[in-house]
Amino acid sequence: MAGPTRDQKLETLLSAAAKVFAERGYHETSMRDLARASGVSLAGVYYYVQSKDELLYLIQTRNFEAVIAGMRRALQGVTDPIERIGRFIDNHLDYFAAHMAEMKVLSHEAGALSGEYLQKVNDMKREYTRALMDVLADVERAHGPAHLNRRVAAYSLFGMMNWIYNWYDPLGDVGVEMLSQNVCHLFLGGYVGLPVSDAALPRSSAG
Amino acid sequence: MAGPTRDQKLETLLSAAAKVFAERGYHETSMRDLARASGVSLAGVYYYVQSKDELLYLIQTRNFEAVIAGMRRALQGVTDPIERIGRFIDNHLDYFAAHMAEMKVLSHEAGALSGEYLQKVNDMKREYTRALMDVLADVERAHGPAHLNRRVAAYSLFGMMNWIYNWYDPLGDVGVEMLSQNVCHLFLGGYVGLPVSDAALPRSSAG
DNA sequence: GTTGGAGTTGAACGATCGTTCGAAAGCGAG
DNA sequence: CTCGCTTTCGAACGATCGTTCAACTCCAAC
Repeated sequence: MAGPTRDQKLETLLSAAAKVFAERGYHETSMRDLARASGVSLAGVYYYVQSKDELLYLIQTRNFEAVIAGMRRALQGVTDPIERIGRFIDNHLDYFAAHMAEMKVLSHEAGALSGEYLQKVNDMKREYTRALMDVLADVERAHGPAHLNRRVAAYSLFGMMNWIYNWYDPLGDVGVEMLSQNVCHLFLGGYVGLPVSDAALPRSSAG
Repeated sequence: MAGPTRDQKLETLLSAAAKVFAERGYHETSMRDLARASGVSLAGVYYYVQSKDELLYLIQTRNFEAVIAGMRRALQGVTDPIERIGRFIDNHLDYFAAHMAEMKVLSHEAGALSGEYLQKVNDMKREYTRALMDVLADVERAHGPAHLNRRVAAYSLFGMMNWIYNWYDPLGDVGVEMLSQNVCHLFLGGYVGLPVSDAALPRSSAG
């Protein structure tokens, strides 16, 4: 029965920090709050992390990396553009709903970083946005040019999906599957001007 | 040539504060920053405002009141449910684009208030959300039940519209009219399963 | 039993925070 | 000029912030 490794303790710290950041906000949260929430002393936090900034940076990048990796996995081998969009949305909302605190910190605390940290996160953001725009381009190639500006459509979709930390409760009466299906319907119905049959919508075959 | 009245100076202070809050964030901004940005001394700020909290509260309520008032004006006399939605979206985005800093503070700094201030703002939020939900109910009465959860649809629309402070530049190549039309298309096409003719979309007849 | 590194801590550092207050400055009315 | 009221300010308050550091405990290795 070996005790928790260093990485595991860091993970625990990040998890606790994400929860507090999500509740009180990054700048409103003190390192003393984090120490209390994670069960170590104030100085102890600095054994696992170099600074408060790095703490936020680690939360953002680790989860963003997971979202991007899941997206690649979900899109792999899928050729139908409509279904690719569905998978993209599905992956995003599934991960968001399963990691509400972390994703709220990623979405809401975007401007709290600076310097190299900010640059790295912005690079990931650019990559992820590019991926969605590429899928949208695929759709237009297959179904003819949309009567919507592609960039507006992309950021509108991100708006729908990233805004949910303001209202959505994964444990409420709206399940994640319903949420995802609704967002798919809403976006696809508006972007490709056709009513989308329910059968065309993917449901997470790969958990 | 009477000097600026007290209310005008308060308005100037609120405007400067909104700009700084939007750039640096509420908690990241110090009262000394605000004093510098608005051209008065640190103590001078407190002649116009009781606290930093009240400053944020005033920015949020004054602009939210303007949005709600504009919405009532835009919906007045309009009976077609589809056009009512268009007017709702139009009003929201027009005001947002014209007051980016203030609306970013309203959207992004929602959790920074507490106590009575928070309650008042939340009341307005509930009122505004209810107004949208009512319009959506009208649409369903006229066009049959949507295949979307009404609450999900409403918050998705709010997500699209309120997320724009993360990417939209009113002076860029996407004009406010185009933005508003695109969001209308996107939402209406997805909510009522029909392609929406461009003619059905309202363009701010009442400036 | 002794050594040495990993893990943890209490106490303190200087800096900055929101807010207060007494005094001074500006200024129309008498 | 002088009074009274509004407006402005420098200076300071206590509190809290992120961070540091020397000292301590713990435990496997020798």
